[in-house]
Amino acid sequence: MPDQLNYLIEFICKYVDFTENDLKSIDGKIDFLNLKKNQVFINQGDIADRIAFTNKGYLRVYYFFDGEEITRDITPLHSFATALPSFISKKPSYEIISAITDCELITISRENLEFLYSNYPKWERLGRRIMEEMFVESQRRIYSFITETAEIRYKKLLKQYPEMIHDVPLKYIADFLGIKLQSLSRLRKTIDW
Amino acid sequence: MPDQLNYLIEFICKYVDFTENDLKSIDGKIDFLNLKKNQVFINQGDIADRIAFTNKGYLRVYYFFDGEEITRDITPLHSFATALPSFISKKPSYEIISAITDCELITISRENLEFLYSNYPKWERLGRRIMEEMFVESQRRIYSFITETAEIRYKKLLKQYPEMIHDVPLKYIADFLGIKLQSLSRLRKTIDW
DNA sequence: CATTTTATTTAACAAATGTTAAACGGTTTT
DNA sequence: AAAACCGTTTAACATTTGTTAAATAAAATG
Repeated sequence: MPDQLNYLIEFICKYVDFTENDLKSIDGKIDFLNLKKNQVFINQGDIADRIAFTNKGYLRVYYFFDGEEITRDITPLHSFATALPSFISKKPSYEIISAITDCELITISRENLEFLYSNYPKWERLGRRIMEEMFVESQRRIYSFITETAEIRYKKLLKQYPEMIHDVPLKYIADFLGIKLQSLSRLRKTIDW
Repeated sequence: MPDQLNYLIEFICKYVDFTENDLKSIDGKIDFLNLKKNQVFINQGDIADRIAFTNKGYLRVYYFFDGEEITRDITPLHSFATALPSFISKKPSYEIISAITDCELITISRENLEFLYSNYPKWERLGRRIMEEMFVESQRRIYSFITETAEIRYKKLLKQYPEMIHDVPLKYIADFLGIKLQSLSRLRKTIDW
């Protein structure tokens, strides 16, 4: 397997045991896509037909609310992203996905993914396991909205993704935390570590 | 198929086309469990080994924070629930699941579910599809925490689940919305419909 | 390197939500 | 029927976060 796939393979094998042979099934099914900072991967109105694995860089998921863009998600390094509501329903996406930093993506089309799902039980299992994990993580975030202050959410984010702060503008982080940029700035000032 | 399974079958078929024959695979794999109000389905410290489908009644998912219980989730009628982090990891659950009202549950053990997953591709596919949908719903809720006021969240909840208000104490609904009971009460007073 | 744009901070005031404590109206219990 | 309990409301005050507007800092551009 080519070096470019190392992170992806590592990610996959966390969920399902793929042998060298199992992995061959993706030959010819994936594509590489580089995005410059701020370039769009999935636009509003597009029907999302690709899933991306971030081999390098950060993507964000955002949408327009009251005329301004709100970032709902920032992808961690080496993880999957797509506009899932659109990808699943094949309807136009209200979410936009774009590159926060220069990105190297490994992408797979819906068509090819469905082929893998239908022809290799291990792929379908992988899909389920990844979705389970994403759901649990999503619930954890809801938990934090319910019980934690913005300050604690911010501290935990820094602890979990310490490198993120270097590459991601505070505006996006504020949105992710569910507060305004100015509130985040105020909050940062009062933290003594 | 027995009448008791109608809601479950309807739910399943929203995601994957199961024929009468496909459905036979659950013969002997599921159990029925009735819970009285406030009875516990999965306790803190248990290793969750069952998933429940709520044939009747409401469950809630909660945990202890600062010595008091916080309700993170209220299951809609006719949906699945388990303490997923524990179910997936086989580690003791910090989440507790109990009955808000008298409940009729259809349950399946992890063992039997894994059997279905491994032996019937349609079941694995169903698992993936349900997880996808639950993830999307979870993201929708995060969206609402980020962009909407508590009042709007409350109004939308009432609109989406109008019957829920009759059976579910406001304390749980307040937790679900991410606000205190007193704040919900204040907010209810000011709404003019 | 000067200019423009973008990111971040600051501040004063407003609005939303939390905190604490008490009251109220039903049910259930004794 | 009195007492105890549960769910909900009310109120006064505290804290957090939002809003608006401007200043400053940093980065990108010509």
